[in-house]
Amino acid sequence: MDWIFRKDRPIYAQLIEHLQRGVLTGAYPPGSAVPSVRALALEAEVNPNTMQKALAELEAQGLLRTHRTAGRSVTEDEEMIGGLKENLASAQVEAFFDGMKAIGISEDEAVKWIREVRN
Amino acid sequence: MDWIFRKDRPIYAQLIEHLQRGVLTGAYPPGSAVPSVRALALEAEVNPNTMQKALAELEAQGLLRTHRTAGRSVTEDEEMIGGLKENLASAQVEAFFDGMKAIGISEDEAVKWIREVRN
DNA sequence: ACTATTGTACTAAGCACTTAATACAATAGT
DNA sequence: ACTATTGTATTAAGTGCTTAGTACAATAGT
Repeated sequence: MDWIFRKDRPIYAQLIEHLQRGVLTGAYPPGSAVPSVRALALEAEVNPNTMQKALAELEAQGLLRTHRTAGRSVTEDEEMIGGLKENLASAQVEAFFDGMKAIGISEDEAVKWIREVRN
Repeated sequence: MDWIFRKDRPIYAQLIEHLQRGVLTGAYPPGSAVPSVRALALEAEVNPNTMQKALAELEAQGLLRTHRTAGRSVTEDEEMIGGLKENLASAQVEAFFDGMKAIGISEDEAVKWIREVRN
């Protein structure tokens, strides 16, 4: 993986998405080990605490598990992964419709926009 | 209108959306006058500068025009309003697809999600 | 038992942004 | 010409968040 960050958004948030995507797409398979905080921090050229914050968040979401001194691993609960994925997707959809409403576009029209952009 | 703000987001941003929606939906018709900075600030119970910032942004977008000491008015250029609306809508759509990709969902699947939520 | 490696907690510095206070500039309207 | 009202500029205070530095705690592995 290549760790590239934009300046306009917090690093830890981008770390979360980066790792999240890794898990949700299967790049980090269920049950597989995750490098240590310091190792990841070194790799991403980021302060260990920043990486720690990202990992803690992923853990709170249930994607990762910690084994104290034996490092972290991806959860083996594939249903959880799938479930979280659905939650996040659902949130995305709602945010989209809300955003469209904020500029005076109804749901019906919003759906048309989706289609238009795809074509 | 009722001015209600959440704490988790900057007030000026919410002001922008509020007013933006007013214009884009036609509540503030093209060419119509807009209350003064201070009047709006008083109405929304907000510091004048905060309102000023929001109005300045809307002006930068082209939605509003300023007449120096004769207050502001909504632009008469309806094409501009429509154009801006399209730009914002387009941005919303892109943000949606990007967000979905970030959690490992392709465009095809994203479209399915749109349909599912609607049903 | 030791030790290196793991995750974690605490603190502080830096930073950017939001909001507010205040003063200024210009002019419509009388 | 005057004056109240308009938008604007400048400055500062507050605030929260991000990041970093440092020290601590626990244990797997030898």
